Amino acid sequence: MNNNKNKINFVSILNQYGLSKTPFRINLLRIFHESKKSLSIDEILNFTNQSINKVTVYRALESFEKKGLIHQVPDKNNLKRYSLCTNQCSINEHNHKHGHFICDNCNETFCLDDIPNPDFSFLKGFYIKQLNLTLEGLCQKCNNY
Amino acid sequence: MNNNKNKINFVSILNQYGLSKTPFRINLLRIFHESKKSLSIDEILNFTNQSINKVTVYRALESFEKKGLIHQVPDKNNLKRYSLCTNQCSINEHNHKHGHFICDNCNETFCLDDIPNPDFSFLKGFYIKQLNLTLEGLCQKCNNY
DNA sequence: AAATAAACGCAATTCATTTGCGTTTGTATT
DNA sequence: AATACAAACGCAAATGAATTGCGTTTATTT
Repeated sequence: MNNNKNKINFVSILNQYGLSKTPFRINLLRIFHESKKSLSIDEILNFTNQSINKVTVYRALESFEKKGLIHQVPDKNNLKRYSLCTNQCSINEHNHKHGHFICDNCNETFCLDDIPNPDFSFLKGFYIKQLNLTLEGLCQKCNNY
Repeated sequence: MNNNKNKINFVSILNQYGLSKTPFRINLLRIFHESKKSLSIDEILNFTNQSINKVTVYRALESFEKKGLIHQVPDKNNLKRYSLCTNQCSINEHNHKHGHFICDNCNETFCLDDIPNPDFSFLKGFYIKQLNLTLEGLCQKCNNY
């Protein structure tokens, strides 16, 4: 396939965002890029083969978020859960029209990249910074069996 | 005004939903109807003049939710937060095309009752049970000052 | 290579939520 | 209206995610 095209230089991304390049943080960014979905702390710990402290994960996520590399998304069980920022988000402002589908059965989360933009013109006077859309139900796999 | 029209019989509502009619639970239902917005546990405790234990609030909310009278909504700080159900929700199935606007500044949550339904026909094979849409930004009040 | 700042691990703390249990109150039945 | 049973309640304790403090290690800057 197009392996060349998919090679992402995680170190340079961390550089761009002014984040330090420790082994774990490089790995964390890779995990986000490879999983293509939102991640909870425990999911991250499962994806890494490094022996890493939970507190370190919390702090890494916090600094990634502050620099605009990831953003928090709602989680069904009120856990911390993050997604890669798709658009250019800055330290000062996150800007998302983000969608996720969560399967009630297998708990898998699917990113909906191109959700049709609903019309919110009726919200006069409101300033909309971020849109989070979460669908719940059954994914293709769990719906068919 | 139309005070007669607005008189709601909270006791009979609790009856309909098979919930017991203790002084606090009647009051809790009144608070939801009067506030017209989502409520956290602490907000509920502030609204009641009864001396009521926090655990009691948790358990009342739990049973209200199970019977389909209220539903949980996302909260910015990952606290438990509930709204009255608008549609007919049953014990077995909550059915919401629900929208909420959370203000980044004052943390107020606004229920968006009639959001235009986006087209998710591109999700072939997925069964959509619930749609949760959360907008973040600035509410009218905080946007104007 | 040395100096400084940031990241890390560990232990302890905080805080929302849950659970256990004895007591009180609401509900159904006679 | 009195009794019997189930549900709600209050209190104390337990749980579990997230946060904080601090000494040590690693990355960054000079």
